[in-house]
This record gives sequence, C-alpha cells and structure tokens, in this order.
Amino acid sequence: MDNREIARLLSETADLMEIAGEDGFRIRSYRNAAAVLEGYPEQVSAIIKDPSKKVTDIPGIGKGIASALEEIEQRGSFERRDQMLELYPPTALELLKIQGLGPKSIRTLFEHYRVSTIDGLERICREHKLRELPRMGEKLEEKVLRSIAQYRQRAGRFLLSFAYGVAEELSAYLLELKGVERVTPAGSLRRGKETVGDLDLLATGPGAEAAIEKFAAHPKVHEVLGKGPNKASVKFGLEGLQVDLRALPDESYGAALQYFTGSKEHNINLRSRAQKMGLTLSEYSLARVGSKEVVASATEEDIYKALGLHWIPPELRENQGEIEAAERNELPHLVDLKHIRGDLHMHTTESDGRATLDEMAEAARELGYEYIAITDHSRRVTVAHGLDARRLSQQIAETDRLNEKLDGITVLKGVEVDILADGKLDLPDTILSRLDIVVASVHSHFDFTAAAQTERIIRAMDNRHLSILGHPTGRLIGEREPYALDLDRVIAAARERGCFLEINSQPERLDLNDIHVQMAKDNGVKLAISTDAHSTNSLSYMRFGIDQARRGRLTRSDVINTRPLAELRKLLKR
DNA sequence: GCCGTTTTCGGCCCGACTGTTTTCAGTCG
Repeated sequence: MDNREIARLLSETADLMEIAGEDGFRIRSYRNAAAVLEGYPEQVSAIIKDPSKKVTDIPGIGKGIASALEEIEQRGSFERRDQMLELYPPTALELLKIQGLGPKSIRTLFEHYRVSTIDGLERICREHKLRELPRMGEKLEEKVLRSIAQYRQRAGRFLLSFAYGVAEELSAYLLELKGVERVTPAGSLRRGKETVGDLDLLATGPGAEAAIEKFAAHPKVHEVLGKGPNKASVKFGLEGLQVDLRALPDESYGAALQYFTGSKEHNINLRSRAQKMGLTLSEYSLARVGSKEVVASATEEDIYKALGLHWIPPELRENQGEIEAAERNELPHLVDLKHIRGDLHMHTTESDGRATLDEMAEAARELGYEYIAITDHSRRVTVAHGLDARRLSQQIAETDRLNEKLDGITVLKGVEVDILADGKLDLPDTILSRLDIVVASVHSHFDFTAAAQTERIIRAMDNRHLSILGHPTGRLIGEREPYALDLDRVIAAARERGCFLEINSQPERLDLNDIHVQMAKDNGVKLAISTDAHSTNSLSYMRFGIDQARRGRLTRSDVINTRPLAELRKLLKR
C-alpha cells in the first residue's frame, strides 16, 4: 500500500474516533501522522522492509502508529480501525461531508435513529425528526437538506490532482513492460478540468496488448468492469476511480488521442465539419467517405491540419468557439508552466506551513524560480498562528538576512492578510507599507449577502497596499460552495485600482475558475498563478493553476508571475 | 498518541459564530 492510501486509512480512523468521542489529542496524532505521510518522500512500505531504517524516525510517527503501519503493511488494516468499524459503519464518514453536521451530531443521530447514510439522514430531515434531537432544530434541518443536495451533485467526481497521481502511477507501472512505448492520459484530465469523472489512458507499442493484462492485474485494481484484447476498464484504489486503458496501433494514435480527449461537444462539431468536407472522423482515423482512404491518423496535428485547422490545445476543446478561432489562426498562445518565474503565495512554519523560510526558498530555487513571496497568515487567523505586526517585522528582518546569503533567487517580503468583516485589513498600513507584496483573502463570514460580500472585498481593495486578492471566491471543491459575490464588480474594481486576482493552485480551491479567469482577462485584469503552498512538496501544485489558466485562455502576458523580477516589482507598485 | 524533557508525565495553536438554549455545545476555520 502506498503512503497516500495509508494516510487515508489513518485519517478515516481519526474521523471515526472523533464520532466515537475519543480523546482529541490522540485523534490529532492520527491526523498529523496522515498529513506527514501524504507528503513524505519515501514509501513507508520500503522503510518497513529495510532493517536499517525505522518508521519512528519520521516526525509524528511514534511507537503506537508505527505498529499500526506494520499491521497495515501486513493485512491492509489495523486493530483500532477494525474496532471503530464495528462501532460505526464506514458510511458514517460520508456524513462528515455534510455541512452543519460534525462528529457529535453524527453520533447522536446514530444513537437515536441508527442513521448512518446520506439517504437515511435525508429521510430523518424530511420527516422533521432531526429537530427532535437535543440542540438541533428547524434551521439545521434546512441547512442539512441543502447540503445533501450539493453533496449529491458533486458525488463521483475526483480532484484533478488525484487523477494526475493515478495517471502517473499507472503510466510508470505500464511502461515497465518492454514493448509499451507510450502511455498517455486523455479525457478531462488532459483537458485540465478541475475534477474528472474517470480516467482514460491510451497505450501504444508492440506490447500494448500485454499492457491490458498487466493493467487488470495491478494490485490496486479491486474490480475489473470489463476486459478484452484491446481495452480494459477497472475500479482503481480505495477511492474507486474508474480507469479505462486502451491499446492502440501506432498509426491510429493521433485519431484515438483526439477522440478520447473530447470534449464530446468539441468532437461532434469537428465530425460535422469533416462531413462537410467529404470526410469521416472516428477514433481510428480521418478518412474519405466512400473510398475509405485514410487522410490522417498518426498525430493530432495531422488530423486538425487535414480539417483546415491549427492544432487546438486540449484545454480549449469545449466547443466554445475554439474551432472557429483555429480556422482563423486566432488561437491564443497559452501560458505554460515553463513561463512561470516565481510563486507569490506560500506559508512557512511561522504560521501554518510545514517548512521553514529557508527550506521554502531552497525548494523554490531547485524548481528554477527567480523569486518567491513568503505570505504567512495574519493574526486574525488564530488557528494558523497568524502573525501580528511585531512577528511580521521580525520575519522581514529575517528575509533580508536570507536574501543576502541566497544565490539565484530573491525572496519577496509579503503576507496573506485577512480581510476583516468590515473590509479593513487585519494589519496596520505601517507594516503593510514595508512589504513587497500583500495578498489579501477572506477566511470568515462566508455567509454575507452578495452585496455585502462585494462591498467588503472592494473596500479591502481600496487599501493601496493590497496587491493580489487571494482565492477570490473561497470555494473548496467538493466541500464548500463559493461565497455569494458579484464578481463583475470585483473585477471592475480591481481594474480601476490596479489590483491583481489570484488563481490559487491548491487542487481543492482552483479559484478563480476557468470562466472567471476569462472574465478577468476580457476586462483587462491580470492574474497571479500561485500555489498557496504549505510545504515544499505543494510548490508543485503550480501545474494545476496553469491548467485552470489555460482553460481560461490566459497567455503569458496575462500572468504577472511570468515577468522578470524587475518588471514584477513595477507592476506591484500602486 | 506524539513529543520532549528538569526522563516518565504534562502539554498539545483556539477564537468566533450559530442555533440552540437560558448559559453553552457544536461547528468551523
């Protein structure tokens, strides 16, 4: 079992322990261990097998969890988890996803009504029986019903980052076979959608058919939905992501890649275009109607070219005018990961990050960045141990010292300052004025009306120290809806004031989304693509922000952190 | 359950808000 799956077992157990009402600190230990393992560079299973190493050397892993890890390695579970699952069915964990319900309420619900499923919960609410429980009432019933509806809408979708991880793991696994030359993800993953329903992989080479067998035999495949000589479809991992693998001859690789990348609407449009030209487009080839002579099939470029089009980047294939733009050679030159010169939003151990200032700077230097900005939380976010003016002032001094000894990268002084309920910023101007960059974000009062929330944010932007509005809609994919906001007004206000908007690359945030990104661009507002990293590992989230930016049609010049440092500094002055 | 130590037990980021209550538990971040 890999670290990610182990982390999942630990954090699920922690959730169940919370429902069972166990000691909070013990629960925190399990959560902490899960978080550490998720980002740990070395596989736990390898450490266990290596007699010269100890899992207890991993910070956050002591004797207790070490023995749980050994048990997991041997039999895929551990005693405490089994005990918990005897008390509460695993479906109870799903209830934690419903806003307004926490572990205590779930326990009460289970004790009174034996309810542990979403369907059961919905019935209890509809029958007005939730309000009969202690400390619950009518408003909670309504809130829960709303939340259940939202939960159902998003069920069955997986975060882009998760699908990327599975695609990489399976590609590496299949490429071990001699004769497998290429394994390429298609579908919504290739289009960079923020969530994907299933994963499509294409394999080519003389050994591609053997890859189908190897694929179905992967240790993490727990159900084979179908398998033939050229295609297999499976449920993968504990999470049950559906993965389809297709073996293809080299000569039809381009046609297949085009076909399976979609979107469906893009392909329909493309096929009707082919028809008008006396051609027919399928997953095997672009061919002449009648003679069946193949016109193009080996590469996507050949196919688009034969249809009189420039090649269209996958992120644009949504039938939103991209085919017409390709015909007129008016496709935007999309921003690319390699254009990014720095990262403008990240945290350190001073607030809720896991790495120190020095470690973050070093990791960024290894990524080849020219600059980064350190933006720890401000004091209002007490849970994150936010900085007050005094501590921020110390960090400024420390950053100055670091810059003197650092070679090849510049660390910009910054903060992620909280936008308070009234639109004021959480730190005085006297300290903000000493910074290179101020990211300002909303972390509270998500329930304001759209008018009030919009006013609040625009008032924050009135502060001339504000450089970038962080994660502007506050959504968490699969967990929390964006707050009500008049984004048109926010964008207009940003343009008038010379503020920038953020694309937050955290896989569950990714806001602004593609539509909003394009709105900003169309209204002349530039964006920053930032990772909001809380560890050195998560600096790599940049790719997800880039995907979102590309879907929003951004070019290099639309993105401020593609600029050299001197230019960026000029842009940051208001 | 982990960590760190004045080495064997005490501390572990906690404040704001909400809906339910009559004084606060539970949720959220």
